[in-house]
Amino acid sequence: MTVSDILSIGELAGRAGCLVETVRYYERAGIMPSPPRSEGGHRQYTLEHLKRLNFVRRCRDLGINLKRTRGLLGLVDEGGETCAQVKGIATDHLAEIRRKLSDLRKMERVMKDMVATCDEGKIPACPIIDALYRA
Amino acid sequence: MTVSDILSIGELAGRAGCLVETVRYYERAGIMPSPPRSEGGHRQYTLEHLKRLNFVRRCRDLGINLKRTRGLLGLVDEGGETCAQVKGIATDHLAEIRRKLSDLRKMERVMKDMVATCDEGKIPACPIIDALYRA
DNA sequence: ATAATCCCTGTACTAGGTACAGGTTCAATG
DNA sequence: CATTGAACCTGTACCTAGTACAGGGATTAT
Repeated sequence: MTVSDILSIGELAGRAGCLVETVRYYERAGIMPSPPRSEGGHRQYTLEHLKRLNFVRRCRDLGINLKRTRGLLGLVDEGGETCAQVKGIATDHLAEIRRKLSDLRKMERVMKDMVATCDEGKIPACPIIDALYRA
Repeated sequence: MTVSDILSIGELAGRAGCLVETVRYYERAGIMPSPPRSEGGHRQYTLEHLKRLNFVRRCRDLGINLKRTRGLLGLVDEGGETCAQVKGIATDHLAEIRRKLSDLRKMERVMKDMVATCDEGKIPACPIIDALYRA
């Protein structure tokens, strides 16, 4: 950033806490727009781009995948009264989170039991291996 | 399986509940051994292979990645009194599961709040987009 | 003997990036 | 104004854990 609010890709990435390569990847993936270029071909971003990139990263932190994020951005881009649609996407995502939570809780129980059963090699057969290796 | 207990790759995969391609992938990935071949070049498996494949699949179901599974198999292959090591790997994995659980619980809370705040388009600005799109 | 099914290798593809190589441009210093 | 070093460019390969072909050979059942 020299004079106005033009950001280089490095500054943009730095402010959003990701790598430069990731920003270029998002552009290829159609999730960030192709920004205008300088005479020499360098990408020129604005604070609007930063907002969008932050949005993408925040979605990512919440485990929303790129396809779904693209869906949300599509709604943002169009503007208008699509709040119900946004809520729909968020609700779907919440259901997915809950499915994953339930799976992980089951796994936790199994692993916990296995670890508890194992008494560290005083018996020849390892109960963990045993539990998993049954034909 | 014709006469003895030789299994074709299709039978092996079928019994373990995975695809033939996945078995070949495990071989390339060094997690399943290269079995003997028939004169015509077809892979010939035994029930020992099936046990191992089931082990790999069960690890997978528990979210243990291939690298860690390879680690466990290494201990199995060597045999001996490595129960403490197995317990170590399992304990590490349990810690990882718990980290993921905690992250997911946080996400659940955020998504739940967002969905609850959204009242389906009666106000112009969508609170979900808003929550994520702040610069 | 022949047809249907299975198996073989090799390659390309998926998601969500990361990591270069080899070359150009920008900004700051002398 | 020239130079230097950092940052940028494109293009490609790599990662995990598989999946999905294509084109051709093997096996099995009838």
